[in-house]
Amino acid sequence: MAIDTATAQRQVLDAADELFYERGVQAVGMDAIRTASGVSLKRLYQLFPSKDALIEAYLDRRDALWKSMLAEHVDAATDPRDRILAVFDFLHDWFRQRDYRGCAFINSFGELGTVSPRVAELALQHKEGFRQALTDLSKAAGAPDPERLADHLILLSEGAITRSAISGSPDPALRAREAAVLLLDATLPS
Amino acid sequence: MAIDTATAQRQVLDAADELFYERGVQAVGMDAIRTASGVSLKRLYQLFPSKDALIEAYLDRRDALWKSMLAEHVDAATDPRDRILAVFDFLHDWFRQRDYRGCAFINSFGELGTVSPRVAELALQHKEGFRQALTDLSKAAGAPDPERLADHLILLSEGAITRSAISGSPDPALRAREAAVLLLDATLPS
DNA sequence: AGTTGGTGAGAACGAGCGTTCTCCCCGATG
DNA sequence: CATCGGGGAGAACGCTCGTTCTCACCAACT
Repeated sequence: MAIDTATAQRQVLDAADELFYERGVQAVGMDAIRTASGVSLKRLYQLFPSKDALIEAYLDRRDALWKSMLAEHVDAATDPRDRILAVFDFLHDWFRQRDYRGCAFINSFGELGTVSPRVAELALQHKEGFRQALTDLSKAAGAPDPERLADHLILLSEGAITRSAISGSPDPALRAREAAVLLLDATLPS
Repeated sequence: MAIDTATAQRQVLDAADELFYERGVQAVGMDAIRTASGVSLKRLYQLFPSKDALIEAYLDRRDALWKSMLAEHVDAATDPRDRILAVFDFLHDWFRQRDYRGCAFINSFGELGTVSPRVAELALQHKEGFRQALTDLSKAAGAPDPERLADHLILLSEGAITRSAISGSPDPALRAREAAVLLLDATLPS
């Protein structure tokens, strides 16, 4: 019955991801994670020495997964302009997931941002990573001021992320894509 | 020493606003509100029969205050286009407040959205009110499709709200205003 | 003056939290 | 076969929470 360390870790992270994301980090107790993962409390605490450590691991994994999903969508396009618009197609796919509940980093930041500097830092890093990706795409598309275009695109994306969460509809991704087209037309050299 | 009902209610709501907004609703206990407001627990519970009721009153007051601050900024301009851009000036003023911590509705939704339908509903209503205001402004500016323009402007606004919270800088309001200018140029009839 | 009713201060209660500890079983080692 | 160490189940601990209760007190009415 002894489960090997790697699979135990994966089971715990799977459970943490599902529960933390759905109900928020504070509302989920370690006991719920133990039940959902099937890993005993003792083992859980020797894999992750505290709940804070588990939250950090949860956010780390979300960050990596999110980035790889984004890259997958972007890399399916070759035209630089299409690669930018692929960001919004990715968002639309994401929003349509049955259990979509907004951005885990924004949600965690709202819960713990003032009390946990680590969570605040992780949220900032995650968003800076996104900003960097958008800046690279804008540069490749020949934008005269790539950072500025990236900032504009970020605003549309983040806005769509929270609006979709609250309204429960994936449509904001489509509206954001329309607005992005207008911005690209106004910004990129023809 | 007996405090009159209206002022007791105001003191409780003042304390709730400050504490809920700064630390999140779940992290603040009724005891902290009692201490900060100086109103005894007994009185507190006869003013608001439960913490949920207090949270609802907190969100209601935030909604009213937010709307009136927005209206104040918008009504300072007369040109329809300027009235739209005044929205982003309002955001910039808001973000510069020392204790700015994002949108109370987004934060509360992130904490309680899945477990409290009432909070989810209030968040949706708050955002719909904003959407309606932007639709009216877009209509007054002669937009060919006011609802679509309103959606685009909302995305910029919400994006700025969360980005400013996480980055700790008010600058996203300026970036959002720039993008709004580009969108207006592309959308409004000259 | 005596009674009543509501108030403030805070103790009490039951539940849930993060974390640790106990106890029992099991497979590996000599 | 005897021993030992690590793992599972879950009880236990100390704390905090939302909510209620106790009790002493004070103002107003008869």
